[in-house]
Amino acid sequence: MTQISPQVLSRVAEYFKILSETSRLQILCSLKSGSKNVGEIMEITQLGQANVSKHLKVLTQAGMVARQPQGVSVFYQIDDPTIFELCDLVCDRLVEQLQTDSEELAQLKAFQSAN
Amino acid sequence: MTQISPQVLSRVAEYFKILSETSRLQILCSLKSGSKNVGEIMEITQLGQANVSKHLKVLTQAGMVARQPQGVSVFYQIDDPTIFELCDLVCDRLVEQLQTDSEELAQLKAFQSAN
DNA sequence: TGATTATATAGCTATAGAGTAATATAAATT
DNA sequence: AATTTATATTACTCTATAGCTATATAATCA
Repeated sequence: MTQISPQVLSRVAEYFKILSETSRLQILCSLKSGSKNVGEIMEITQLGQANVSKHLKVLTQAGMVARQPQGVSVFYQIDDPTIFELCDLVCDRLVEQLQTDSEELAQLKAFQSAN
Repeated sequence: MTQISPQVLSRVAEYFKILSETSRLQILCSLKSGSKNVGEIMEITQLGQANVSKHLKVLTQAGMVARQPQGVSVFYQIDDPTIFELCDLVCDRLVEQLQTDSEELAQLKAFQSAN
């Protein structure tokens, strides 16, 4: 296999970076059940207006959500099905790690009781 | 579906954050073909020694790579098979986006020639 | 047109973390 | 023990960005 250039890797890194903020994941999750306007997103996520707006811009520019103005308000919806596949994989991994941790904990507790 | 708490989402965000740096992706890619010591990783990635060491610590603490001292040197290897699945999914998505972009470009060029 | 409502943007502060040089640690060798 | 080699850590600078307040824009309605 040939070496992958840092330029290409930085594209991948950029994509991950967008998903690396809790607030943005909150926004994406709030849109999982369907299109919402900014006010609705604010209410669900409890984030400030300017903050939500900024995050939505980032998500839109990354092609993760789509923007549709509708009268005075603007609706956003998921436009990248990959996102939740990625989250699912990560969750599986985190579950796996926590299971390993809890087994270690059980062993430690057994050791503790043995004395 | 019940709302996912920010605490849980921040775990997922943390995981993505680790993959959101080009240098760390370079290091992970350098280990794809098998276990390597720090010097080898430095040579492949062209990153500074302290920098590589710091990133390896982050990757180890996240359970993405495993550390095995061997004499004077320390070997590292991939310890999280999820990583490359995630990268593959992201790459697929990026390819998709670039294809869409290039189609738009073609249309723009056609429009340009038409005048 | 003027007022109202919804969203976006600008300017700011505070924080996190990437990279680097210098130093510390730890194993191996003489 | 002293030296060498490989890795880790510390202390620092610099940059990026999350969140906030205030302001701007844009659509609707009186």
